[in-house]
Amino acid sequence: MPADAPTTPTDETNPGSRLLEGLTEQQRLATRTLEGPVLVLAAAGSGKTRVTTRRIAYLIERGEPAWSILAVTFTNKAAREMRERIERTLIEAGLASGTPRGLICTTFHSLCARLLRRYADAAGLPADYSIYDTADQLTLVKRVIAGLELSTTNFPPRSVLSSISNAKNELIDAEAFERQAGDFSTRHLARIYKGYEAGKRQAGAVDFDDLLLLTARLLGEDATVRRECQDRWRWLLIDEYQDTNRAQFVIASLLAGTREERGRDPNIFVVGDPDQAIYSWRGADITNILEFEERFANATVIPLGENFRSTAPILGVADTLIRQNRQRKHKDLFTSTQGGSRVEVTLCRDEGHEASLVVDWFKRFGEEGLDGEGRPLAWRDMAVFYRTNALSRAVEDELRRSGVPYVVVRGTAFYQREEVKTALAYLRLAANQSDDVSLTRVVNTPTRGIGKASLAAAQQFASERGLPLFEALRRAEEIPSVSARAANGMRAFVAMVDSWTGAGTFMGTDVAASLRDLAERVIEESGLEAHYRKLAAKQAEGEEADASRVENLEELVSSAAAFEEDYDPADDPMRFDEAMTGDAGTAGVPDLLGVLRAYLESVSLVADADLESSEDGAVTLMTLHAAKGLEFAAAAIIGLEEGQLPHSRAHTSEADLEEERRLCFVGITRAMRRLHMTASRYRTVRGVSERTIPSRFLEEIGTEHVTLSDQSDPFAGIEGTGMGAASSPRRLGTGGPRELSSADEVERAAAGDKLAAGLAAGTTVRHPRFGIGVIETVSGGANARAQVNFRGIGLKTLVLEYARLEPVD
DNA sequence: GTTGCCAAGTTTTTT
DNA sequence: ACTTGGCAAC
Repeated sequence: MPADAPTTPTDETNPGSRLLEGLTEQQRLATRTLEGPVLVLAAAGSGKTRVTTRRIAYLIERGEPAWSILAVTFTNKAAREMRERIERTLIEAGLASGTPRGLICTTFHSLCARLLRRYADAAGLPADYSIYDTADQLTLVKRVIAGLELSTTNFPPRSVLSSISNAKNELIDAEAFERQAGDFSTRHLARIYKGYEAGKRQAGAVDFDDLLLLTARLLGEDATVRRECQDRWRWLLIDEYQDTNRAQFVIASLLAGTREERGRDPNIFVVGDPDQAIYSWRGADITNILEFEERFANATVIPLGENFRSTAPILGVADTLIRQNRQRKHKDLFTSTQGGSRVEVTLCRDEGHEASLVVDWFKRFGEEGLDGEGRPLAWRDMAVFYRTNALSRAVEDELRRSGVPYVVVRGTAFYQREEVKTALAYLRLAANQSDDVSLTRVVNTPTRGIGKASLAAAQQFASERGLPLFEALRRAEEIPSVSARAANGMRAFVAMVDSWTGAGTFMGTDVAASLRDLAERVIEESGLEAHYRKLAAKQAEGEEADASRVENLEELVSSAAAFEEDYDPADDPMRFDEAMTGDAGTAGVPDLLGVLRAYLESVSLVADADLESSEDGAVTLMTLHAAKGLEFAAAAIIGLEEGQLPHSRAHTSEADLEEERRLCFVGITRAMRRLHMTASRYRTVRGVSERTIPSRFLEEIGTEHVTLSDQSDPFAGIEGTGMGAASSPRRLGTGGPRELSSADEVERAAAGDKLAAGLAAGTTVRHPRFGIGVIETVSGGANARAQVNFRGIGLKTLVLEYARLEPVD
């Protein structure tokens, strides 16, 4: 600690702290206003993470114990980013050599998972509860719908789940839902909701939304628990506050406490930017920002407006775009930096062209650096953003071809692989034998003679007696309609799982010695590995061997082993007493069950596989949602097309459209020095190449800071309307495509002629849908058409501009 | 009970 | 395109 640092926590000025150096007046205010509720309205790039991390360091510098600080974010990436920044700040300030023990910096979901684990009794949960992911939820809800003899046509499982999820985000449980259910369909929904809840309870499982709902309920109803949490956490910080939903707001409120409970105004510090609210589809509620001042009296509101991240042109583009949002409190984005390259907008032919263009752009920076500085830019300083994960494909291919290292941030992909999920289901069953969903998944994978019929009998046997399915299998002989063969299979299965876990005791000589050992035994003794190996070998006879599944299983073992390596139960900041007294407790002897639970929790909640990285890192590919909170020297946003960004699913309301615009805004403001936005004239979606029209956002960014380049081959068609103009008349808000289509008519006529010239009568052509045909007649001009006689289909008249006929020999 | 084939639905974004 | 589910054949 610096010698001149005052140590009294009540000293508000602390003029000597190095932690306040290099901050603007407003940033300094946000950093050192420690007491009472604080709401920071931080524009993009205004240093909000900087302020948050300095604030935490400042608290620590002033002698506040690390365990009394709770920092909550919305996504795992944000949490990790903040942990790293805190660590760096503390080290730089000479306050710590790492993340101080007991400091919690995590996501809402993860925090709740830990709280529910700690207070499982009070929450009415088993300590070994499982967390169901979307696929598990789907399985269960389907089972419930079938059990209620309802049809999945009237009640599509996905939309049922989304109704349930929405309800939970509003803290409406099954009973409350039923009470307010009016019409026929909603009453049935309520029944499904109840059945779904019962299924989870029976399995000792919770879903993602339960983590929040149950925690909110726990804190609200159990005064002892609430008291304990409030006593421990005196300093509450919430990042990305604009993305919190109702449940999260309630949790934050309860953790903060009231003035009556605390005897003073709670120290709750929230940072948010309404312009970056992009999670309304998950129930995020912007009114949480507005309500902050109501809920917390005497709140200090601090605006952070100045942008320190991006060059003036990038900021200009961002500002011009976001001004189109009507439901917005106006706010000026400004920077005091001068100069900077214009934002590049390029129209490409197709996704392959787009990808190579972007990769070439990166390679130039990799060689020459930015703006001809000569100092090469590291790969890690470059990123590609896109609206949907599917768009990464072409860019990945191109990067691989060019030998440019890259990482795709694709949340859960690895853990959602079939083989990985199955292996994890085995592990979950080992951790929690009541987990019927996991059991059902693995009991006959690979096949061991326990088919649908036998399983149904066991199911019945179990539910008659209120037993977990696993117990029914254990008593296979007692189940009347189960064949000897199936009973054998069941017994062997139970014996196998028992041998891993010492029949659930995790004691005894046969029990797996470590998590790694357990994982290895699971994939081997279950026959999973052999199963996929055989499958791969079989395929190899044909053409391509798919060894990746076996590799994935091996990778899972490595991931488990790596987790185990790092795991230190004493690090668990949820161990209140140890955290608060500094007593390491039972450190060093993590029992297998403890590691296993922690591991399973981490794979359900922290699903981003964090691979990487070579010397100067790798180019990062991610969705716009994932990009929030990050920054890169050079960034490309691809797929700026109607239907993609804004996404077609978000076309319905003005509010949705504005969220898409904010999403685009988030992407733009990630770029520090160079920004490239691309649209592709054709894009292959689900196997078929489709015409696109450039995103309205490309018009809305204006022309002042932009260099527009149309590299789409006029031969492949010109600015057209296709689906766009027809399906969205006058396009919401800003009118038609002006800049891009001013020369439209002339160009269209010329291009039509050109298209027609290439396709004389008698030419054989291929059409993506109709196949091979011969041209009979052709016309030119703006709406050039051709009559084509297709094999087996007959005569069709096609508009050349859209038809994409390819001449063939 | 198991395997293999065809039809259908799926895809926004994250925990 | 790509996976999942249902159904018929083995």
